Amino acid sequence: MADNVQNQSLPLARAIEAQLVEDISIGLLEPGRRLDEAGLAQRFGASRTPVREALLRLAAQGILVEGERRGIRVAEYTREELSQIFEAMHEIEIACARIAASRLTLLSRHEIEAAQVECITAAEAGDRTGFLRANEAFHQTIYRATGNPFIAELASDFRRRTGPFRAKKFVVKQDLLAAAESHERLMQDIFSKDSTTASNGMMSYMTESLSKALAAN
Amino acid sequence: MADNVQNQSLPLARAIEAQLVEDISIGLLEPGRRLDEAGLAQRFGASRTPVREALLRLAAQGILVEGERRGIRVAEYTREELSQIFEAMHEIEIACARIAASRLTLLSRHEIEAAQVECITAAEAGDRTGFLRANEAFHQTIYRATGNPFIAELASDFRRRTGPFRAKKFVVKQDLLAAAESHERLMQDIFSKDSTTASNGMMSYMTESLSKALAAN
DNA sequence: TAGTTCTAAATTGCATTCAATTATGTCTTT
DNA sequence: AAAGACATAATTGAATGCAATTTAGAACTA
Repeated sequence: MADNVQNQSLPLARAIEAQLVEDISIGLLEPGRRLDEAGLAQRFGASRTPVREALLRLAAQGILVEGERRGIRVAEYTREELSQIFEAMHEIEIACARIAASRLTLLSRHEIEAAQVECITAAEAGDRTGFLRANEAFHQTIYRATGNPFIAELASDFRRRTGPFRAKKFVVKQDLLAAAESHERLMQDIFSKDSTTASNGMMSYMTESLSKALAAN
Repeated sequence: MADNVQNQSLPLARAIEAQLVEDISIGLLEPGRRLDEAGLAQRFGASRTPVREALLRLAAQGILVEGERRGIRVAEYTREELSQIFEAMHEIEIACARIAASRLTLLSRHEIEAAQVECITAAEAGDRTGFLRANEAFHQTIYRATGNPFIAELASDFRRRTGPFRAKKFVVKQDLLAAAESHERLMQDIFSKDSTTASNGMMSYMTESLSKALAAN
């Protein structure tokens, strides 16, 4: 039975790509899982060609990796690699915070605050899925606040790649509330409009995030 | 007449991808140039399938961009965008220099020095192509010296994307020599093993690089 | 002559087919 | 029973074919 890929007249390949990203981010396709073209083609009710295209795009983004020998897999990382990838993300996030702080507009500020409200609401309700989505939006607003779409895209890419590993940090309601509180501190640092304060704030935020992610993986 | 894509038993699609990157970086395929699958297929003596795959990969890397309606083109940027993309690259390069300095090994140091010797040799010979290649290698060794393959990959990606624009800076022999001298200063800052010195050094290096690139584009 | 519409060519997205390489499983041989 | 070799199945890389959409051009009209 073919999955109903939401067809908003999107090219088939793009729709499949989006669905795979979704599947990976929610953990349905776990890291290390091998994806075969024929199987996916059947699942999506399409031929191998658009599936292949989707896999290629995802591989180019680092979400999938092409194995040494044969087959393409959902990226999985050793603890060493995980630490490295978080270090890279760390650098970018810090740059985002610093730039966003230095260019903060009233609009960006409102957007960040609004996103944080969503996070708190979801955290207090213990709504894990809702929180993950809101958390995502929160960080995206910070990226946009840099006013630099290239940096924002970069940060988003890392977020996609690390999604499955970060998600494991959030198990109980307490985890969500703790994350929301971290947001609060980070927000104030960015709103200070001081580059150093903002980058230091993001630095401690990311350090905390990394240690939690390493503990959970 | 089919180009002789250096066939080291590489998959055809990868060989085509590599050749296109080369063509773009040396300016043979200028920004904004539209690439059609059939034409490239004929040029490479292959079918459209591997060409398509190569284009897809390059598009995912941001080297090519898919137009709104039809056609895939070599990425071209407005001055505004160019400044933004250089800002992003700037951030990453600074992080690389800082990390490389803090983790510098004897081996990395030798590699960087050796690469710089190549740069000087090419610059003094007025060998533009040779210099571009050596310059590339010089920066790659710094990336590798971070010990973090993810950051190194990131930096490489930006280098590929900005290649055509940076290349325009190098017109006469004097440009090459000036760049080699900048390398010298940057190297010493990194070899100081002091994070702050290294990142400040890279910061001024990149600022200089950006202003030259903007002047040339 | 400028604008509009219709037709033909070009280009792309997807499907299908073919070929080649790698994995799997069985059968032998010791 | 273990190890190796061979045969067969699975999977990917590449080619070809086809349909649909977009662009370009020509012819026609105002």
